[in-house]
Amino acid sequence: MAKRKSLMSDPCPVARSIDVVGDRWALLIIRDAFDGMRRFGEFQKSLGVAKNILSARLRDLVDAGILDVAPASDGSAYQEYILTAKGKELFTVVLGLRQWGEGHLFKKGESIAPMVDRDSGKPIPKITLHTCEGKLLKPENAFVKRKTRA
Amino acid sequence: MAKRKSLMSDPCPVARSIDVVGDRWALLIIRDAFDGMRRFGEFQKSLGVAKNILSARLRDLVDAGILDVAPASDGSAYQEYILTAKGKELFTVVLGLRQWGEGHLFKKGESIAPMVDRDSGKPIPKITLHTCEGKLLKPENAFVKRKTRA
DNA sequence: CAGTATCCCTCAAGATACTG
DNA sequence: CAGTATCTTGAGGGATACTG
Repeated sequence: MAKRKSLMSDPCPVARSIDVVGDRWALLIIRDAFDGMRRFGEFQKSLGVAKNILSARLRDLVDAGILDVAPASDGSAYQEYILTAKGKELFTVVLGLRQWGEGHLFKKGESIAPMVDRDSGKPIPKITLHTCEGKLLKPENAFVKRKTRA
Repeated sequence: MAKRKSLMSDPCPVARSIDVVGDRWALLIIRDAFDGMRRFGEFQKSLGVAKNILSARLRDLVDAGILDVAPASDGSAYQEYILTAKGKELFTVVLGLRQWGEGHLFKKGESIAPMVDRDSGKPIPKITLHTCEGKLLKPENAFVKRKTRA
């Protein structure tokens, strides 16, 4: 009875998102896809994950509408996996994780490959959050406004 | 032989972050902490997770420096779990997941409790990404600049 | 190269009982 | 109320062999 409970019917969007991309591999596959990877072998080599696992995860992501499959652009008979618009909107999440990791999970002196802007070549600055009036938003000043009940 | 491999020595910060908060419960506990929850029972009730699991996850988060334990503010003999500065910096990630879920994982007509600014009461707008020159950043225009090798 | 098919193991997660 | 201790189950993950 240790059936893992689905969070997809949870009222909280964070929970639902985690249900879809909250496992060990999904966001790493997506990261690689942002990096330009499209082929099974590329993902496999990058992630070092077992092929059966990768196969299953790719299928899940396609089912979730995050990746699309397309025939390979070279002549080969295989597939390519491309981010959909829905998938691309996860960029914020991946970048957020990247920046948090950069800030807190590296020792002094460890080198980190920076994410840069293609045009200027300069590093992407840290994400900043704003209110709709344009003021800087601190976590303490945001809250989820739940439905008032009768 | 099916030992789960640690990502903490991975050169990619995204991978390291996922190693720390990339499981089913961590970010949901953190979400609740942002929501003001501090007590074991609050988390347990909110998440509906087994107590032993919650206990283990809380300990992991404390070990990771994301939560601090403090004596309860009421007289009781128990603990409170509070976000550290490091933990608070995950707000971007949680908000990113929230917004992605809001945009893609709800059916038309399903109600979503909005996240609002405490001052104005208005919804928090979607996160926008910028280059260091202040231009809007699209995923296609960002890439990880890996070390050039000799 | 791109997967699928097996086999096996570990651990996350659930249920529940117990302690201070 | 706040946990710890046990037990059980099954999904996730690893290795490898196999197929087109």
